[in-house]
Amino acid sequence: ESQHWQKCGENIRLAREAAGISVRELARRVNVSASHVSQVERGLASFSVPALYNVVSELGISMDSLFEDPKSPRSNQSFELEQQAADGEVSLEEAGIVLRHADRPVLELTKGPTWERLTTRPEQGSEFIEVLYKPAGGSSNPPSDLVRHKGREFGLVIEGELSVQVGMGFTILKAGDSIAFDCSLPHRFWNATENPVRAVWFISELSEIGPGAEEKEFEYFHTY
Amino acid sequence: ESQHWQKCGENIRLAREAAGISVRELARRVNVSASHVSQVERGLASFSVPALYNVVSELGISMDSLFEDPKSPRSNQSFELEQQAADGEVSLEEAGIVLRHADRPVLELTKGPTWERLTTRPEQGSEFIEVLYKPAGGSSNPPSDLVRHKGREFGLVIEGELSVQVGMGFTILKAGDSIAFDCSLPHRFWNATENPVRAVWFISELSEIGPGAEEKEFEYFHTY
DNA sequence: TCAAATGTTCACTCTCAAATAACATTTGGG
DNA sequence: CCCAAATGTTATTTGAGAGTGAACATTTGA
Repeated sequence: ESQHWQKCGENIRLAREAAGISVRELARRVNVSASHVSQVERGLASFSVPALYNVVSELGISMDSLFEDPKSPRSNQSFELEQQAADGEVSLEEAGIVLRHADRPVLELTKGPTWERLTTRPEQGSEFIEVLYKPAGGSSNPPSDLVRHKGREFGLVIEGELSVQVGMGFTILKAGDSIAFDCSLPHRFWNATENPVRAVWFISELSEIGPGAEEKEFEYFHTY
Repeated sequence: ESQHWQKCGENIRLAREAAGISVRELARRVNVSASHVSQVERGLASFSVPALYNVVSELGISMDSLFEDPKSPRSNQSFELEQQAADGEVSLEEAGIVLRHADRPVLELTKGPTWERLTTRPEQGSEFIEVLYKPAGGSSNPPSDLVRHKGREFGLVIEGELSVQVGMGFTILKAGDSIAFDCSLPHRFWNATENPVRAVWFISELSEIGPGAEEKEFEYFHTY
């Protein structure tokens, strides 16, 4: 078991320094001792849940961001690009901005649809994918399990007819029809026809209003 | 100060029940005692940070979701829908979930591309749209102004060839090619060909790390 | 050159996360 | 029907670790 949560301290330090405040100042705001903040940031101790909540509120970051890998792919992109830009021309492919059709990372499942990621790297807090629902081929049954997760989901059918069940509702989406719903609603999609179905999906971890402008993980995404 | 984190327990219970597992089962998976889970869910105790991390991992939910108000505006969509469901069938169109091709709200500009919103209502914090770039018809010049705003932008070209400039980079996207970049990079898109170009876009309001989590609107969207 | 602010270390306290065991109810067979 | 297994809950106890306070070494700036 890798203890992700141990990286909390590191992330807190980064966030605090980004906020430009001292250990003591943060300690004062969160109502703990400076020494404790220091120890937590160095991984020698941990905050309690209430304290942690105060910290993220004070620093204006999300809970989940604390558990992310500090050296995440996210923060370097703009930097990286502007670096290159100084030198002159930039390849948008190399910069990880453009992804060619042929280069898509594919997640092929023996049973069920095929996912093709539309971004060069995994995006934190969101998934932009194209899904290919193979023809039913006899068994036109919906998958047995409704899924239910967090966030908000947006879809557009590009080709074919997609069977949809969201909550108690059922319908069939034809090419050009789109759909948007809260992922907390139980939902499932399948292809009941003899033709392939293609759809574009965007699954967004949406940020609430309030202090925590959050970014969340989609690790559970592959468990769909 | 309202101690939001006290609602953790309530949310955990909801999530656990949604997952359809027992107190003891969750306890086993998270490696704590059943009684403790019970206490936490009833607000009589709290999980430690590591335990909490295991819980959210196991339940497939986000850290932040634990601190949300259980009776939040977000969750009532499902409620609303399930209410209707009790009466029988639900129209996904009426529920504002499905949008038919013919019903798309269109923003037509005399000059420039046509926007078609893919959601029945405006989404807060995000835009899901299909853009139709008309053939150049002689003047194949890029629009004079690069735009620059906040958030992150995802695109997929469905048909035609779209000219793209992002930062210092330029390229042409063909059908199936996708793009993702931080909106803070100056960017512009246009159709330099004699054929129409169609693309799907998702513009997401994503939160930065750091204190600058200012509240951001999408009023500037129409100024694209 | 001194005072104030920075991050850090160490020894100590005591809360509170968590375990264990027993309890009351419900469920589902046989 | 009755018993066995699973459900959630309560009471008591314990030990780890969250948090403190004072002293430390460095840097800053006036």
